[in-house]
Amino acid sequence: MIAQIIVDIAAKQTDRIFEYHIPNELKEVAVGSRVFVPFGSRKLQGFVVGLSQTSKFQGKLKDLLLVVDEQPPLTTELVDLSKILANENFSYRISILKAMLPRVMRANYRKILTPISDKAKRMPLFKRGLIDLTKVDDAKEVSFIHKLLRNHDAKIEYLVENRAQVKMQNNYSLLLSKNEYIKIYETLRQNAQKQKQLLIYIIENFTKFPQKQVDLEQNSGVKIATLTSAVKKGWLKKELTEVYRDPLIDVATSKSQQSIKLTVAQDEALAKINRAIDNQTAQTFLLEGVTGSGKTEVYLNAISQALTNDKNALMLVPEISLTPQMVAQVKQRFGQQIAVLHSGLSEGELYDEWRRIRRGEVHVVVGARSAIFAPLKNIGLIVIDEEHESSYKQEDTPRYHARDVAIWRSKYNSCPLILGSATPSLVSRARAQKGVYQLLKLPERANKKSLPKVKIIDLKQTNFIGDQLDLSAQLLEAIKTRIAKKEQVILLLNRRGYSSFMLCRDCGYVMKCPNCDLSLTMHKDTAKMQCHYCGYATAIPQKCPNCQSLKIRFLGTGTQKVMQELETLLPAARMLRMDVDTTRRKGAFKKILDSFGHHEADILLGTQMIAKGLDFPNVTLVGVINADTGLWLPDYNASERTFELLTQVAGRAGRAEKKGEVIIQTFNPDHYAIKFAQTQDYERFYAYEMRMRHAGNYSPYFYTVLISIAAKNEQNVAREAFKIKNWLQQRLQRTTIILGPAPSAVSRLKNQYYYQILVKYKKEANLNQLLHQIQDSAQKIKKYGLNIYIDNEPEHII
DNA sequence: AGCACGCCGACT
DNA sequence: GTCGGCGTGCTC
Repeated sequence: MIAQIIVDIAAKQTDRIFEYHIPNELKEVAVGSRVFVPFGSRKLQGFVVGLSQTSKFQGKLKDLLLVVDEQPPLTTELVDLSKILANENFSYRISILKAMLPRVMRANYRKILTPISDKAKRMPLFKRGLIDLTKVDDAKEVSFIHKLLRNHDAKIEYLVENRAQVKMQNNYSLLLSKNEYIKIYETLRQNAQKQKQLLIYIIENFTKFPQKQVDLEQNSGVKIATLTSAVKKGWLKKELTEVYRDPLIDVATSKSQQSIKLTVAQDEALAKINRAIDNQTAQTFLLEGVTGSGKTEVYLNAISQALTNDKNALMLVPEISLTPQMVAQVKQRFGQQIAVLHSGLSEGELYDEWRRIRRGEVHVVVGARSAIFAPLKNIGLIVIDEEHESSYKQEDTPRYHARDVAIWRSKYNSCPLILGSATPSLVSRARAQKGVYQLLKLPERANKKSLPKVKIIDLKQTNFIGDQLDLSAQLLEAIKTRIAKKEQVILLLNRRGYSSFMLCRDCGYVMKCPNCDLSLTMHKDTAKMQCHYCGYATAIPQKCPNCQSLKIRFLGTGTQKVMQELETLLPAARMLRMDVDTTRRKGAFKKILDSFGHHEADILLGTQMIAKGLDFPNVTLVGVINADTGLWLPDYNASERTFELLTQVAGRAGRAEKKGEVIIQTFNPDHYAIKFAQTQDYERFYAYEMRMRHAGNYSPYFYTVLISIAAKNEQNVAREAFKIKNWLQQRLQRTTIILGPAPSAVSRLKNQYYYQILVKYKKEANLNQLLHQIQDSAQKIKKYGLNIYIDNEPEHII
């Protein structure tokens, strides 16, 4: 038998099947297996994507070296999916396959220098233990090692290592009857105190075995030495058993709550979804409901329905709303049947959750974007909450969109897919309009509360408090009132750091990152100027680096600065700041939210991560410090993003009995995205934005593909970009619009210059193939350091 | 990707 | 001669 392998090298030339002979002892290999194979002089990890009897390969096939896992990690569904995704998203198949698995299942590669001759074996070089050649960088040492290799005094051993570790634990079980233990106890010599203690414990807790070592030690009060001697005497049996690292261990599994009475709209939506679940139809539903309309309740009921039909369910939520609140809700409903996958888990926890899914031990999977690849079988329902979230699109390779993958899996499994949102993406809403998706609406809040009043404050004509143009008198007054009533406030400012740039008032110099075409942000806490893209950091200048003038200003307000201003203006208020800088540490996110939930702070100030999914009943005021931060980005969907963000954050106010209030500060009070956000009127925003998209020939009226060309040398980039444009233009229809090439909005990142071409089309049957040709030929120019990235339906054109 | 192989100029 | 630097082509 022959195995068809995709090998672990992400490169165009190796992005194909390599065949290997399956030796007799590895007969258990199957499609989806992870294997180790010899490749040239190296050893690599690979994945089996097919089995065959014959091969067209002219040479002699090599043998597989090892099948890594007992059970193939990938299902045949996922293997099939990887092929389609690689083609659609212009990525290597191996990149997709690796994206489907937990990180620990990516192999480690090592090159170990081992001595051959006796002379070499005596060398001090080898006395220090294994020599990993990937870690040797001293020039002299390298040249010495080369000499050893040339003279056959040493050789290189290539190693592949499987990092995935199963956690094992000692487990003790009883071997004798209760009476026998009593007999042993009676015959025991008087001074064997600890052994007596253990035996008493065993006799009294006879039914509570087997027990884990830690538990037994704690319960019986004896140490490992006593247990070991008990094993030797044949009283106890010690066994290593596998245990799962459980990330939800702290989350209480209280009795499943009384299910909440559904509203009429919820009931109607659920009935349609349930019918599709029962009939196993691959229908996509768009569940459009204002914030607080109880979409989650519909999801949970639909999942229950799937479970009743002996089917499993997969639910995606944005990373940011995978809050303990939300996870607890699902766990309370479905208990041990669920697995959770998100970036907050340790590698080991993620691996264990993943294995529980693969082994069919769970029926509901909840996770962020990459959970769409969960190896769940027998899927009866897929849910994507907040489907408009741009985080469902992976921005670096492999650039898949979880929504598209979900549609594919829904077809493969013949099951419905629910896309839910208060502010659906234009694409999804338009598809619902055309009848591709079925539109389900939840028009009112489940608790019948009215939506919060939204006040817009025109920053062009207002009085500011303090010496900065950040906080209007109205907003500050509102904050004071709420705090006086012991209510809480959420403030949104979508910019972290202290000041977003440094400007010299004499020469106009703006301090930029030396690697990127971006201004440096001033961070007061670390006392550094930082590049938010590449992480470059340097000291805060005292004078202009260009003209030495002392008249430098730090402009553009970030969360750190507003925090400081608030501390001056409201010295009594307790505040929490939540942005990338304060949530980097594991668990910090949860800690901040818990603290705010327990009313240990009056104000939560944060970037867009506070806009989604948070549910704090005591929050009655939401303030947006500056609604304009994302409005004028050169992205075609800037208005959509702004509308979404404002609507979502407004939904955080007044979720319980107390009435909510929202104050939005803006320099563009007449912009439609802000006006429609004021009335939370998604439908009117949708209608207006669709006209804008139509006029601009943008999605959803046109499909888009972004081709980015990058290299160290700007002339090379520009030349190749124009070549590609001309080549494409000759092969595409006249109705297809090709924009550019133009330097990207951020034309230099990490010392690479970027040019881009945007292709907008309605129907181009050959486009995929043409783009693959461009990618192939880019391989040839790669020696000039040229890189081409193709992004199908980009979320950002910058 | 990263290795072997081959050709070339530069050095103990 | 021998060593290292880089271009080329291949990996089942």
